[in-house]
Amino acid sequence: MSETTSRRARLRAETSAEIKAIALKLMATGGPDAISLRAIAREMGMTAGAIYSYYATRDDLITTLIDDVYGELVDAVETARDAVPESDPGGRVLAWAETVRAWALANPEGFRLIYGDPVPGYQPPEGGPARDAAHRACAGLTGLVAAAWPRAESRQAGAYDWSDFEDGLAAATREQFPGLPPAAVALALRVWGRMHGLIALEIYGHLRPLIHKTASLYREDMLDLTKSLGLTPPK
Amino acid sequence: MSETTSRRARLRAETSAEIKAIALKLMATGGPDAISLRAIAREMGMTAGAIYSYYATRDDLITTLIDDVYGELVDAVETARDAVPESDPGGRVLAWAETVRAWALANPEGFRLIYGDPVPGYQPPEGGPARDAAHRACAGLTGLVAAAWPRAESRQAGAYDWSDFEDGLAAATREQFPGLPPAAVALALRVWGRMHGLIALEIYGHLRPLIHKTASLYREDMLDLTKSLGLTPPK
DNA sequence: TGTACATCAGTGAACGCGCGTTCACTGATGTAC
DNA sequence: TGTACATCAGTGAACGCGCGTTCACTGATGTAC
Repeated sequence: MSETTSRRARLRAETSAEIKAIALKLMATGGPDAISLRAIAREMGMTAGAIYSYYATRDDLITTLIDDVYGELVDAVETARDAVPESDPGGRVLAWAETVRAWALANPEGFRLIYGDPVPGYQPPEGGPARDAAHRACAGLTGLVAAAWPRAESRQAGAYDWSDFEDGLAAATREQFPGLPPAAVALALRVWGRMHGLIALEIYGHLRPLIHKTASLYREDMLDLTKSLGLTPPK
Repeated sequence: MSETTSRRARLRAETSAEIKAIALKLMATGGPDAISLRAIAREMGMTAGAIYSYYATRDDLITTLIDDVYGELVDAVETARDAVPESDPGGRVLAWAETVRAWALANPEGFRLIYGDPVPGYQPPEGGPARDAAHRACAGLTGLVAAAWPRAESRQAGAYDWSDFEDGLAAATREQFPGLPPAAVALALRVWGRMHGLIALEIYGHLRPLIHKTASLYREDMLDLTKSLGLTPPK
């Protein structure tokens, strides 16, 4: 055993990462169905059975893949948001929204993996894969709404109680944003849906056959969103 | 040959319909991957090869299926819309929106078939399947926007030209709604995205793990939508 | 430094599976005279 | 009404495919003395 990790452990980690990388590459070229242990092994010059040294099962690999990809997406949007000063909450919403779309267009298969049909035959683990990433995304959106809250409240007509939300989410939100009412989380979820809709239609090919300027279409809707959150257009 | 159709032709049509019905049933129980010619044949007590008397290929069957399902969805929303008088444009928007959601919840596999990943290995025909249904949906949404147009215009900031849209769509729209500017069609597509987002998240299991009251969440967003179209809440 | 043993990543062959598609055929249903 | 032929839905067996997973094994890499 050398300093931090043994040579064996390092090689092991490298191979494990390579398996994921190749799985993503295969998915990018051939769609989600192209993720098969045999195809990955073929691409790596290995035997299919060898993958079982790294992942117990195909579904395990896919769960790990979803975790990773979802994590990358959330990393990207958080970074983009943090590049805009807190004094510009509308700009932060826009940065988040535009980064989701840019990421989705750059990684359409990743988007499908996270938000679309699971890979054929894939059985997700209890509680769904990528719970952490989903919570981070939700927390991020809640933060965006929280920054607009005094003004945005008028948009959230419904009555909500903390018990309307999943326990973990409610607890985390109350700790992270003390004083924020549950209705703000509901609004955050609505914001999520609004960001998601046009992107999903575009990625799945329903928009482009109808309109060419999908980028400005989305941007307008997001500008409208910031307006309805009571945030003045930024920059 | 009897009156309208021969006995053979009638049986043929019935079997053809039964194939589709069973395909939908299989999809409803086992997910989109469950649609296989062999499974359908098994369920019907037939041989897999027999299906080739009705559909040239598996992809042909699936394209027909998508056409049918999409058509049913559009029928449903048009009917719901027409049940609300034209004097209540906000009510018509709401009826449309709520019916899309209700249909999606009742036919989640149908929703996935239309809007989600294609069935594994499925190669859609040129121009995509269900072009007619998509155009009908788009026309319906444009009608909803047209009814709100004088007031809704303020929401549509972007500049659009008819050439920004697919030729067929532009022509059909200009004929059906003379005088309506292209920006209204862009707004209609944004409305589509807004209706789609929360439903897609819910159907694909991203919302329910976070919030229980998905129905009111959606309703609030749609009420907000009618408001932003300049339509007063109806009923 | 050198030897004896343990670890364990990867092999290669095999398993059973369900799939789409083809094809020569059978036999009931329809048509023409 | 009865006979001869045409149609054609459905059979059943076969094809080749890629898949996930298992398993006894080999051989290089690492560890202990």
